[in-house]
Amino acid sequence: MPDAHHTTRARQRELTRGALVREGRRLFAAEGYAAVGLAEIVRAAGVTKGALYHHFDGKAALFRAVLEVVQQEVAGRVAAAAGAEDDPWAQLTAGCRAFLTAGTDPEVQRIMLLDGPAVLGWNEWRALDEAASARHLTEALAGLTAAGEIPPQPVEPLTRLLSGAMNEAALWLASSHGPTDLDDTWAALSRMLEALRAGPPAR
Amino acid sequence: MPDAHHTTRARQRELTRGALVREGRRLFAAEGYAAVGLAEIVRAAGVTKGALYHHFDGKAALFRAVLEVVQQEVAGRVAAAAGAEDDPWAQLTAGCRAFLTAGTDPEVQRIMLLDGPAVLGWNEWRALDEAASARHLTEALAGLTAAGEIPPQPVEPLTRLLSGAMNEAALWLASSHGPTDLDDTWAALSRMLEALRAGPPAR
DNA sequence: TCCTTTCACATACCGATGGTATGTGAAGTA
DNA sequence: TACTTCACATACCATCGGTATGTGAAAGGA
Repeated sequence: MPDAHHTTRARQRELTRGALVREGRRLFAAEGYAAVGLAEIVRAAGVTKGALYHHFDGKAALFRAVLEVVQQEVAGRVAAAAGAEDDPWAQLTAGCRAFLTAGTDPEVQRIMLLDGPAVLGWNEWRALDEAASARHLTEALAGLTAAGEIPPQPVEPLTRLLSGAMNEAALWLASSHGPTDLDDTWAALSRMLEALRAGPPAR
Repeated sequence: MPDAHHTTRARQRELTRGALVREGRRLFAAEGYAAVGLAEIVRAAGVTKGALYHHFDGKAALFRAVLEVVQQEVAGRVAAAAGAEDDPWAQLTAGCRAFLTAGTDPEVQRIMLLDGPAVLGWNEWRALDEAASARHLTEALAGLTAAGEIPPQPVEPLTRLLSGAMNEAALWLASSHGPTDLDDTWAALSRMLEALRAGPPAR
């Protein structure tokens, strides 16, 4: 029997792996993927490189594990914000707003938005993103089109456009010091979303 | 007198630098920034590492020079498409469409959209982007708001949202094989742009 | 209980890479 | 011609990601 977690070995294993992911996340976020070495990570975690290569296939694999944690956290915040609403449309807007604010966190930025695509490649990054938060966006949009609140159209391009817009906006917000920048950005994004609901304007 | 370009030395200098940028671009685009070594670049260019470090401060500086070339090319295509139109609104849409198609080029993708922000940092990447193509977008939006075609609002957030949407859409298009994906994406983006012109819908 | 196996690491080591310090010969200059 | 400058080439180094192997404690069976 695996006896997961209750044996001495399983407990220690989880502890070591957790420390590696935790310190890896801290250092990757602080200095960036390329700037931090494995020696620094294992020293901070109190282990050696042998432990790291026992748990992960390499530096990129550790980063991938870190990215998964970060994305799950962001997805949790988005889902919580959306879950607090009843109306499907309100759920979409609340989720987008939560994502926008979550993206302003420097840790999220560096790991999820900057290094993520470059280190893992865009396809793998997108697969993780899809599994975490982008899935909610797709489902929300699909539900709204099915309900007739959004004119029928492929949801995939819409998801990518909105996701990219929010990612870039979050990165910009981090390096802009205007007090109204967040509000202005949200106002513009909100107008984009409203335009979806209203459908294409009569010409 | 500098005698720029007409002396033997200046001519040779330009040749060497050009070869480094050209081969660097080819290799960076093909394998990605991290995967290609300086030895490979200088061998392809027919010089040595001494030449590279004579012209550039390091690997990142060479990449920066490559990125500038790529961004100028994209900006040229966007400006050409926009310049073919007379109406300011048609210029905006034509420019956006040109940018979207330009972004599907694998070379542009890898260098400008994937490695660019991660290698140089988002702030420096954005400064280059602003100097090249994003400036046109900002000016077009500013002109349209001044002309009353777009409701008055800060143009900076709008620029970032649209720029991010197009960047992400271009990356997605590269790895999607649906024949109508490009058309669908452009249709969705076009609706977003139209929504700007129409202004916020009555609620 | 004793022996064996497995596992979760630690230790030692290697090739490759970005970067630097220095040498060199031709092009420019007085 | 003598001297200086420049555009590289050569030689070298520290560090990094990755690997191969060793090791001692925990798990499992008799």
